[in-house]
Amino acid sequence: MSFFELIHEDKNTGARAGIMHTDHGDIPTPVFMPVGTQASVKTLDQTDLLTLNPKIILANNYHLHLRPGEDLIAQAGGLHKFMHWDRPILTDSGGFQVFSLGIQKELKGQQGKLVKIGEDGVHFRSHIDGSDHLFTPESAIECQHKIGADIIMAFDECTPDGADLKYTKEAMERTHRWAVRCVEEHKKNTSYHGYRQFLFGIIQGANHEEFRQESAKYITGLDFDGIAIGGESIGYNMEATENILKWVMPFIPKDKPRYTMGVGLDPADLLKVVAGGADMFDCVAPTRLARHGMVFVSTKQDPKRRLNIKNSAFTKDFSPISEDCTCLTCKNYTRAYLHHLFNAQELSALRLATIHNIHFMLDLMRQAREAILEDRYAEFLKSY
RNA sequence: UCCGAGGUAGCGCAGCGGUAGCGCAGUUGGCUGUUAACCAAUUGGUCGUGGGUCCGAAUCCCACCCUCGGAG
Repeated sequence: MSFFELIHEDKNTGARAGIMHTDHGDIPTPVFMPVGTQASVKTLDQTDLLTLNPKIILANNYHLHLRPGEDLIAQAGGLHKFMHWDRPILTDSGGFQVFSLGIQKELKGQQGKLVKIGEDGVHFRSHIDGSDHLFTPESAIECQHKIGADIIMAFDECTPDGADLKYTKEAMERTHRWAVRCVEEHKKNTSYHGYRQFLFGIIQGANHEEFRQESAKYITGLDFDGIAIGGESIGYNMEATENILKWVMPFIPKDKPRYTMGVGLDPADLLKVVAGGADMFDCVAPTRLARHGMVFVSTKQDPKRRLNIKNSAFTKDFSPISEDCTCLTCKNYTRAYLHHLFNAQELSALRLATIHNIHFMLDLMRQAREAILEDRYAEFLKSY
């Protein structure tokens, strides 16, 4: 059986429904992947997760390499056993972290160059203790083998959109050379823990059509199991994201899953990239926003699709966050109670809001998939 | 009753001659392949009361009121 199975393409949009088969279970697409960077979806435990029923979650190679270290996770029998989650997991390679943490440190004006990019790989300093580390395409893959996620990512360089053409091109070409090395390294052992690991390549090229197309051609030409679209604007600047998808999609074979990295700040963003042909996406927003008191609601309830439950307007609002939501939070608690929990800084506030937001995203994708299978995705998109 | 300390934003405090600030709370924003239970902005005050000195007083002087210690 092939890794990815394309089930149906919507007749009026680029949206598609499929299934990814892994040794830890099947993943129906389109799929939203909750983020659990440090082997934990913040505020939830795996019992909560089973109730929410995501088909796959994310973790991060950068964070897990620094703490507790890939060798310890390997010793535990792999990430699934370590964190007691026997469903599919995807790890990001850490390319984005090296980039984003570097940017943050530079903005703070901290001393020294914290990230040094060379042909071989990236030298970076740990945000935890300042120690020196090196990620090469080979070491990033080896780390991910030991950690043992079902889907692992190529080590790439995420260039800022503001970078000049020359640098953007250099970085993209370096990402391409690294992609070849990632594929080579991965071939050495595609089942470190006894089950199959799938490798995804990442298209870069910032907001330049020619670069994006060149990158799409190059990355799809390599032996990757899936194709990701990365970059600073993806998920952040939705207009740019939609354009990039248009440029890139014609070059990606239909029999490979497509992953737009970091999309989901607004639930509606998921629907847009699905229309553009994406199958997978992850975003820290649903969980982070939840911890900050922002809960998702439908367009009918609020034009911005989210409520700040900490606002005084909810002090005496004894209705659930969303009337038609079936999550644990909405079934059992009121806005007023959530408001109170946030106000009183009770930890359960974070968990209950997180449960709601993740449920919201997963349910939205369930509806999207149904709509695709019935060729009414265009209407669904419009009605949202 | 005496002695001491003190009364400044809702609370805790700083300012001690040039017409008021900070923290918290309150209110409102912002969150990209998570260094984020985070970050940012912002509303609140005839400085206990009355008088005096001074060009000018939260700040110096006097009286009174109140609070908290200690003594009796």
